[in-house]
Amino acid sequence: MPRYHHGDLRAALVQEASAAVDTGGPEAVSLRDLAKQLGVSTAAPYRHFADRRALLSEVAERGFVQLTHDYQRVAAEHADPVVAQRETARLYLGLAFRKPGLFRLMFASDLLGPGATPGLLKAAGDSWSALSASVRRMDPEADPATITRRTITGWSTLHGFIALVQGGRLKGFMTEPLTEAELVEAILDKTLSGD
Amino acid sequence: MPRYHHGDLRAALVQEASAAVDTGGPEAVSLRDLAKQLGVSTAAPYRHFADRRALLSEVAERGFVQLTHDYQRVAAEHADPVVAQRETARLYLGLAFRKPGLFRLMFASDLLGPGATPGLLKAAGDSWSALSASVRRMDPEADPATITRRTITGWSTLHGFIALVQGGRLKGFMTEPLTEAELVEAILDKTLSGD
DNA sequence: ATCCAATGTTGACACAGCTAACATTGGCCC
DNA sequence: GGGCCAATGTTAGCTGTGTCAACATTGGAT
Repeated sequence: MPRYHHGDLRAALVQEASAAVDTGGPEAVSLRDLAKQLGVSTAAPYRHFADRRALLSEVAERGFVQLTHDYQRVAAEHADPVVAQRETARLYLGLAFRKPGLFRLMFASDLLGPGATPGLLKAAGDSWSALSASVRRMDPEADPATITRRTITGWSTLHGFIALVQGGRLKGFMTEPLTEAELVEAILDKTLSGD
Repeated sequence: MPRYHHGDLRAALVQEASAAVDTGGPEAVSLRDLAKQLGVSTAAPYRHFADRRALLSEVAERGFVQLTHDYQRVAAEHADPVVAQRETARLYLGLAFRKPGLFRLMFASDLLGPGATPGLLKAAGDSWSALSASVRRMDPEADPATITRRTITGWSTLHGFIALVQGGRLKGFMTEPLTEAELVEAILDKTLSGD
């Protein structure tokens, strides 16, 4: 008994798009496909999202909100700032390896570029703030520029490793005599080390 | 007096594609567009490249060949291994900031994934070898796994910084009191530091 | 009960990658 | 020199995708 009105097409679109991103990354999201899956016409999604980009932005935004939440949970769970920081880094790695599609959407798309959604900008900013707070906690007396610098350099190491792995640039290296686990620990060490 | 045969369509396609990549990144390359620009039918490019991916692979391959060449030039120009290494890192940054489109094609596309061109794989591998050699030069006695580990962690820092900048994730931070130049030096320090 | 704003549909346009079938041509071989 | 063939180019068309304008339906506020 198909109804004319879907009920909550908006939420359904976000959910399906999210699933598609998890499966095949941002490229795998086709508005026409989603519409077909949800038994709705190809133009229906445009009643809820200005364009494809807007839908993907919402998916990415949710990812950032979740990430921020997880950052804060980890911070609360660990009294030692250094341990907390290392776990925060592990969390980031976990997101990247467990949900590579979502990770790519969040960090390797042009969604944050010109024309970015306000909501996405805020969510990404909040995520940055939580990360930065974790770094500050290790040295509460440091001035803001130092905290920013340390956050960026550390984050760069972590993020670069992920980017290289996911770009297939490290194929053949993550094996004996250099195991993946060793490499991850080395990356964590460098992420947390120095300035 | 338009001739039926172009003369060297293959080379012309690579050249135009290269220009398009420099201007607007990989997404800006449309086979139909290139064909139109070169005054040739839309199907003509398929006589020289199996598909769009193959053309882009050739452009990327040339980028890697050039990069490897530049790595070797830098190595030859500097007697001090540490100085050479820092200049090598600067070279990588220079490529990323001077030719962001080409950089994205080389390092942030799926060209290296399944179905990669043999030529591209070789060129990318050679590039890695040159980078790795630069790292080894700083400590010739170190065992291979250590060299690989150091190359990966250092490269990760450098690469991640670029990825974050180009992803627009660092907007608003590269300004007073933390200037871009300071940040770059900090990244170079971390890239070259430790294990 | 009525009306309207929200929501959905139909039909279309533009553009992109790609392919099959056909056309032209330059260079090799006799 | 003349003929043949493989390389190279063209035409026409398919599929898939984002997007939009015009029209249809409906649920809920008045």
